[in-house]
Amino acid sequence: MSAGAGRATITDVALRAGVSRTTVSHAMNGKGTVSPATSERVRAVAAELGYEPNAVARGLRQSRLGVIALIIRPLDSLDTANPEGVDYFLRFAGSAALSAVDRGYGLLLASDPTRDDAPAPGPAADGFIVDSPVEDDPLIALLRRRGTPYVAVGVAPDSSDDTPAVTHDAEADTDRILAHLTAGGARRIALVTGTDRNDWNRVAHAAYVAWVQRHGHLVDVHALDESSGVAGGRALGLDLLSGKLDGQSGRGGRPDAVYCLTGRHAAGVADAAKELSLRIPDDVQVVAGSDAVMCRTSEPPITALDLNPEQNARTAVNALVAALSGQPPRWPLRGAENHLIVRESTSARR
Amino acid sequence: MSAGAGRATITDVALRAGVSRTTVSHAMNGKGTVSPATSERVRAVAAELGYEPNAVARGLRQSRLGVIALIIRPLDSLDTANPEGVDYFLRFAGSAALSAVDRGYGLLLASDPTRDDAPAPGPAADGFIVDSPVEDDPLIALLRRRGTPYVAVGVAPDSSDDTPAVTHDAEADTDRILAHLTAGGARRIALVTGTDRNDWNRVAHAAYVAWVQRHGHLVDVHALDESSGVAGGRALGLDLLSGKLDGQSGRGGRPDAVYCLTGRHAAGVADAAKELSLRIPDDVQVVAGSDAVMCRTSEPPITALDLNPEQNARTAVNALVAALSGQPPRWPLRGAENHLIVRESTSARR
DNA sequence: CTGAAAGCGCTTACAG
DNA sequence: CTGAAAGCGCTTACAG
Repeated sequence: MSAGAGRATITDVALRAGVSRTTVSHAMNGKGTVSPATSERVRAVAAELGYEPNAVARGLRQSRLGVIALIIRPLDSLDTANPEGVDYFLRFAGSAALSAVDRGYGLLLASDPTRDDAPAPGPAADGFIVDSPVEDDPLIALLRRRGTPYVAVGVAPDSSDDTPAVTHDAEADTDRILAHLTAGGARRIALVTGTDRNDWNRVAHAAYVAWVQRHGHLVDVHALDESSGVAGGRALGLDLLSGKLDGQSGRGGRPDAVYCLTGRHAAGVADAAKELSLRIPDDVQVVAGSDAVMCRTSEPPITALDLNPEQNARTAVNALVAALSGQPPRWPLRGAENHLIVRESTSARR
Repeated sequence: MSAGAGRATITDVALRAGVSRTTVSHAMNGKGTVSPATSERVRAVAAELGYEPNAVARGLRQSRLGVIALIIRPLDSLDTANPEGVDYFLRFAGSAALSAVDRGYGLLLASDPTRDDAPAPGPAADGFIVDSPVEDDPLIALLRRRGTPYVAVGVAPDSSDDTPAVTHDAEADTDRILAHLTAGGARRIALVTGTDRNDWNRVAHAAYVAWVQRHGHLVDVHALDESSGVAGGRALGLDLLSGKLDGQSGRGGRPDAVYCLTGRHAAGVADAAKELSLRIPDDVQVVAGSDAVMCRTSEPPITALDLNPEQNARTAVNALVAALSGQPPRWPLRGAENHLIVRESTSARR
């Protein structure tokens, strides 16, 4: 009989149906030419045995597993205890999973295969989506070297033209936010970036400096570890808003607006403001460069940029599937238009 | 030289290093006995060629892919347009992914492989987590038949004792919520369930009926398609709260509290109440059996049960990994203790 | 210490 | 219409 132990294999079916494995394969997949009678018998036996083709074996043979791997870079630098703060990640992953399933793929959430030097096999996947790659990302390098199809998400618009990526215009986003704060009366805006060496941090920083200098304001930038979260934002906020810290300009005083790239930092800064009895937004405006649940539940709710993870995930999956089918789109792809969700932590009317 | 086209294989390394593939395998994996000199040479060549073992081939050979598949049943009956409402799914998937990665696995989000009758290969995975299986779930049946390790999440406590599952006590949850509403003054509580034939809907329904009858209240149950979301909740709420609908008891009037199993239905019912100029919670209390972003952002915020998807996901992943290692825990496992997040939509003090 | 050989479960030219 | 054979890239007894 069949192997007894595990799942039925194609050999089990062939033996039981009295045909070759070739014929079973043909009958099951509708390939080649099999007489109707044989085909029906084979399928009946397969059903009886509960035969299901082994996806791994098929994957090895056809080099098509039906799997898209998703690597979320910021995850490597986030404490994972508080999912409230990893809003973006969850929304992106969820949407990507749904899109992938729609297109006949599964979505594999995996860790950075280049992280430890041990030559462990990378995740088994037909293609990769790398969200927010870091500068000179080793994984991207690996993928290019291997010739594995991939799509990067969140690369700045100044990256090379032919790179497979879904981009967004971090410069325009920064300008929009600074203009919004200024419209609300801000004259001294502090920027709190993360420390990851990704394009988001870099481009936002550069755009901020350019804008602030263009408008004759003070440059006041602080880099804060992404993983420090709300607590880190609060600690920095206490120093920043009590005037202890000077901007890079060397002049004292406190900012009347704080723009944090992450929602968790923004929530922490807002906490600090309240502890210092500063009114939001009257005394200090607070805005986040990426929306998170904490922004919505903070008191008052914090104005934030909606990065549209759902739409970007869909775009990335569809583009990757197209590339996998030999029909890559014209790179780079434009991501969703980010829009500012104006809440009570800023003064300007929407 | 190497294959030229794609990735370097073990054969490429063997050829270049002048040894057998066996020796390459041994050297790379630290198995067998290889002289230090040979080992070093092999590893050097491997590095030079950028060799990485093919995970699929290894998976086929060792029947260990390093992948855990996650099937979220409710996804099959949700419209996916509004991720605000699929909070639970995202939180569960995110946490499961992180736990899996911690344990050296990737997490594969896949669709129900038993959905279409075509004998497509199921997702390639070492084990499965099935969240909220439905009654007589065909996937569970398939997994049992195949002998594939799996863990079900969200099965009611009355399922057979040895079933691999992370359970939660939906009956106790229901009792707690009904007691909370009663403490807030409710005398006629309507229940809005989903229509999926899962244990959550079934057990909550049964527990509600038992509790209400025990306390001499009216039975007032409505089954509403999970996918109808907020709009469905609103439509039902308008009928329910305007007194158009009678409970199963046949008596008229309107409920003074509505317990919806899903957060989206609850948000819809709250909308309906406001449209009817009913005050929440004074005229009608609203509570959700599963927390969602919409519960937090609704006005007023809606009291809801926190189903602890993060912790349940961790528990499920750890149990599955243990089972995969041949050390299954004692089933069923007790899931997280759910607790009620009391917000302004109910009257009782927390 | 090293390697030839078998085999994991499939698919696919190719020959009959 | 059917099947024998090769091969996808690995690992693992086993023999030398």
